[in-house]
Amino acid sequence: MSPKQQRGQATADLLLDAALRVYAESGEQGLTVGAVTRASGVSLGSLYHHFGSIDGLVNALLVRWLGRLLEEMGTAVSRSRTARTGINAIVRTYLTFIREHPDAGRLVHSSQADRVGMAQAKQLRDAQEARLSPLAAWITFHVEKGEIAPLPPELIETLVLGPVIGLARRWLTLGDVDLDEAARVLPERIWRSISAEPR
Amino acid sequence: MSPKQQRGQATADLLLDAALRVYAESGEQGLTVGAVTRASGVSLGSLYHHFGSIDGLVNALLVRWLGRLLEEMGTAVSRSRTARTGINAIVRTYLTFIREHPDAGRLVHSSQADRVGMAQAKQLRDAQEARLSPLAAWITFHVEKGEIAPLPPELIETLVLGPVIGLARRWLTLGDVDLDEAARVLPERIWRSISAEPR
DNA sequence: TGTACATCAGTGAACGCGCGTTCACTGATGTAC
DNA sequence: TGTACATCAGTGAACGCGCGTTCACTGATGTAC
Repeated sequence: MSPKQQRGQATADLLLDAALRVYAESGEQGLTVGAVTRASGVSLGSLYHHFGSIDGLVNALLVRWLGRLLEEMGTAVSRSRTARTGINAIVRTYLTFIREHPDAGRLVHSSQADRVGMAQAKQLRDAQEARLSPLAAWITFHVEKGEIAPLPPELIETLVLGPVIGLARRWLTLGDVDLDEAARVLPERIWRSISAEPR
Repeated sequence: MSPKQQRGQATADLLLDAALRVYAESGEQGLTVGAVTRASGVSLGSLYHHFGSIDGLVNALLVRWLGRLLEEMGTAVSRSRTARTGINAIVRTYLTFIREHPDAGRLVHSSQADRVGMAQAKQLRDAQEARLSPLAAWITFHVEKGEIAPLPPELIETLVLGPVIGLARRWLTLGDVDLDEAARVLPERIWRSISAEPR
């Protein structure tokens, strides 16, 4: 399904970019074939040639941006030596990404993401496996090293990403939070919640 | 718009209950006027008589369940004396609610919630004000008491609810977490993240 | 280098379906005197 | 208590619109010899 010619790739990109624009302007309700073809200038047939269906297009859009986010977080975490600085990197990278790509952030946090994620969970997970595992491996490593408390990995993941995602969603929808202050304060607070250090 | 007769209230309830059932079975995509009237046995005209539109019905459904959740959390927190036990109550109440009403949980966490929440944020906030304020007031109270760290209330809210919501979403969609273990472990870990106590 | 062919990319008219909503109407319930 | 009237509740046929998808076709690009 992925284009075999440069020309095809360019058209697919036009469609994906237009789809994000439409989503940003009209929400998930407005994300229709008509709106995307109008916004992209690409013909209806080309959309179907490249993505097979509107769900295929949305899915591809989601994979693209989720991939970029996870990739950035992976590289950020790989540069950190201690668990503590790793948490710092994760939080700041996530918040920076959301600030720079608010529309994509809304998309990734949206309903659409859950729907597609559930329907094609396996396929999506496989596609992201290579980018997800660095994070999971990083957690396990520092648990074994004794820096992070010996809790189930899912709980650690939730304790780290839960507040970050919650804050991002709030900033994206309500905008009543200060991202800079959050980036300064949150890492330390999150670190306290997963640290192996007794109190 | 709310029914003036018992008969009307009963019909409205039939529609709301059916809507949740339809949502549970077919997702937000399947939540159409046809599906709801079929599932409820109520006529199309009655749906419009009571809710004005399909969005009106979904909005009412959301307000109902969001209200119940916030109400339970409000009473739970009002029974606690220390900030620490309050956090414990919040976490356990939320997770118990999700376990007992998974379909409503999915709805409240869903896209629909965000969409309606954004579109009618003001109206919804006003409707929930009476139930939201106990929580906010409780936080402010314990910050001033010196138990909770002096952070912006939004950040504290995020640190507390972020992990809980994240865990709930994960249990609801993937089911690969142990709710009992989470209820045992999370409160203590969350408490560490917001406690005023130095390390 | 040139030609023939296969594959990939792009087009837009046409279709049918299911959606949300309207509306004129009947029936039930409550209220005034 | 009885009657007249107003309001509330319930009904379902009908409508039109916009949606996703199909399809027969043309044009562009790559490849084999």
